[in-house]
Amino acid sequence: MIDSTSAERRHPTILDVASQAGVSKSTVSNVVRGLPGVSESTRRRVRTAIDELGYRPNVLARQLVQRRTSILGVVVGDLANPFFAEMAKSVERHAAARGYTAMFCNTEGDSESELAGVETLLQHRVAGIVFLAFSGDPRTMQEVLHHQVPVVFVSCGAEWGDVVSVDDERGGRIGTMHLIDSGHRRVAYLSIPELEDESDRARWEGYCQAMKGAGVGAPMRISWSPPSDQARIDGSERTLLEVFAGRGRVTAVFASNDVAAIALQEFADRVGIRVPEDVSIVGFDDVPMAGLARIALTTVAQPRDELARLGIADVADRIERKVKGPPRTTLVDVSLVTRRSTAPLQADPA
Amino acid sequence: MIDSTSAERRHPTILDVASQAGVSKSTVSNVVRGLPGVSESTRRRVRTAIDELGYRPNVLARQLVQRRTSILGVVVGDLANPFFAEMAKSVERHAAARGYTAMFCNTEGDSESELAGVETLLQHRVAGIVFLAFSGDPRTMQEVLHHQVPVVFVSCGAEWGDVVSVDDERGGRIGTMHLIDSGHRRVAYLSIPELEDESDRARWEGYCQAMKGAGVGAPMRISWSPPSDQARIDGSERTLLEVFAGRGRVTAVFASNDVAAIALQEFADRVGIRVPEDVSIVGFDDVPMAGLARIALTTVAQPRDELARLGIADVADRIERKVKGPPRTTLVDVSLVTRRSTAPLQADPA
DNA sequence: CAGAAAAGCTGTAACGTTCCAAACTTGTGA
DNA sequence: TCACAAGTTTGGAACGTTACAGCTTTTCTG
Repeated sequence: MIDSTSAERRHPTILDVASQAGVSKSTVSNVVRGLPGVSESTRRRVRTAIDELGYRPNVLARQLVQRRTSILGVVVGDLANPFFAEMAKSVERHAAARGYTAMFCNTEGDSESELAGVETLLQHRVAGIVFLAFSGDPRTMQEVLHHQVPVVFVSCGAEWGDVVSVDDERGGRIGTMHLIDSGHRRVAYLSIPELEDESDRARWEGYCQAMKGAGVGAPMRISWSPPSDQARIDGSERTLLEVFAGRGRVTAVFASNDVAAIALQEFADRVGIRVPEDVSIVGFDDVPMAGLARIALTTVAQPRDELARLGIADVADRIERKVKGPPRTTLVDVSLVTRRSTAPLQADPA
Repeated sequence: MIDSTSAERRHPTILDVASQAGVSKSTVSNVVRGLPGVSESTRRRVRTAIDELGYRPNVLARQLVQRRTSILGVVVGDLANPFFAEMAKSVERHAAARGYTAMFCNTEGDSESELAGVETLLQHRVAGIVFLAFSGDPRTMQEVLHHQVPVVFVSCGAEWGDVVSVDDERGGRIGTMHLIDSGHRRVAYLSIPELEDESDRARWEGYCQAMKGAGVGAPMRISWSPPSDQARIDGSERTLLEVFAGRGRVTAVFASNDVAAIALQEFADRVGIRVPEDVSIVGFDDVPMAGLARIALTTVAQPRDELARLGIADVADRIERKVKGPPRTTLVDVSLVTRRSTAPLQADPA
């Protein structure tokens, strides 16, 4: 099937097409790019030559001479996390719709990977960078600013670039308020260390406001890396157990993302703590899984596709110079989706 | 923060570094690439010039002259599907470890998107392509073969490229056998139309073999696109209801992937069919979600990271000419993970 | 029908690298 | 002191495009 006789055959170039069609390479270039000012007959001749030779323009050469690519760098915290996976998919789709190709790099929440990834993106001269997660590392900022590449932070924040995000603070507030309104007083905040960023900070802020505003107990923060292997209860889980089953136990948790919330629910299931009877859980993101009847997680929903669309639009506008000036912030609305992981406080905890 | 006075400043090139360091561009190039034959003093001088100017090599130019990139194209069926998300993450990591950058394109199981995506990848002159899903469209084959770009199909099959996969047929067999051994006779096969490919076909084949070998009922195939909005029961679901609740109802299902299996479980939960009492379900992939206590899906596990590693190794070896010759197939082992979604047949169905 | 304007086409100079043969340095042994 | 080798350094030619000024040819205008 593979033509091994011409195994070393090279890609036809614009020059091959030109000589085949009997025109200059400039004309071929004009035809390929669909520019006006080429007669219909020439256009046809070039087109057939292109088909006959199987010519395909070399984007590299084009981008070299134009000094800009049509690649968007996308920095993702964890591609396997359902929230990021959904975002990545939307981002890819919207980017393609506007003529850009996405180049992802996965950071695992690690500054070093992030830096290396951004470095790679910059070496590829990406036209812009979309951060779906950002560690806050100033070295990354340094790199990006020095290269003057348009940047947008989608659902994660930084002061030195455009931001498209939900109002995380409000999200934190309404999620927490839902619990307080249900009678809960001991409400903890849960986050995953790897995913703590500016968004997380704002959600914590909203949580604190709600707690303070309602005059209930002091804010309490839990940082927990859910084990990927759910086999055994380790040290960190012993602490968790104390939090939910010990004296003055917490009766509700506001998690800064659904993955943390679901991991906590899983932990509760395993150790025999009932949700929502013993503990109510609110998540953040509304990942598809949260809607399953068996998970039924109450959560603060982010309009993912809208975020992706706006983020791409923003960075594309910057790239295409349709927008100039200082960093802009675009906020979109969050909404609370109530499901069965939350319930009114049953009995007054000790 | 952004230095607007020099907003139009261009990236320093190798020539800028050369003149700053007082050497020729060739020498700078040699230093950058870490080639031997440059004296230590010159090397140092060039290094400081690089740092002072913030020089970063232009990968585009390098790749143009070398006539090869270090980008791997990755064709994904659905980035939001947990199986693909996990695979994408692993693929990205292993690619990075071998010095390649991944460029993803999402096909949604649609031939046209796939073709367009592959076209984009080829225009970017990717060094190789990793298919994590393949529609089987011959036009895609045509394109890729004509470009003579190394190709590997990971966990999806085609005869015209290297394949790294689990033994899907065996997977289909052991998954189905588990149900038959539990006493089930009416076992259906479930798949999602968008994800039907060569792997799916092999799993179906394994399912059929198991059914035939055990001399139980005729194979039965269900193709179902789970609705993304789980609000209401539509026409296709009425049919499903008949299958699981009607006369001669099916008591067990082997799903060709976990997403389908979990969607079916969700459907069962909603309409009041009990799992596993009324219907046993076996999935395929062992996505992380399947291990949650609330989902507890019995499934045929694929060693995802191993598949990704071998796939990248394979395509890299082809690119680097360490391996030549006709397409190779590498198979890795599957294993059955039994959880609570399957149980012995309760009562003999009518 | 001359002259001007429009339309169609082309040649040359970039873009920022790598590759490679040739040209410099030094050092060494006769 | 010279030939030769080894170690450094260099200039020029690619790579495959686009941008653009300029050159033809055709079409219009009065």
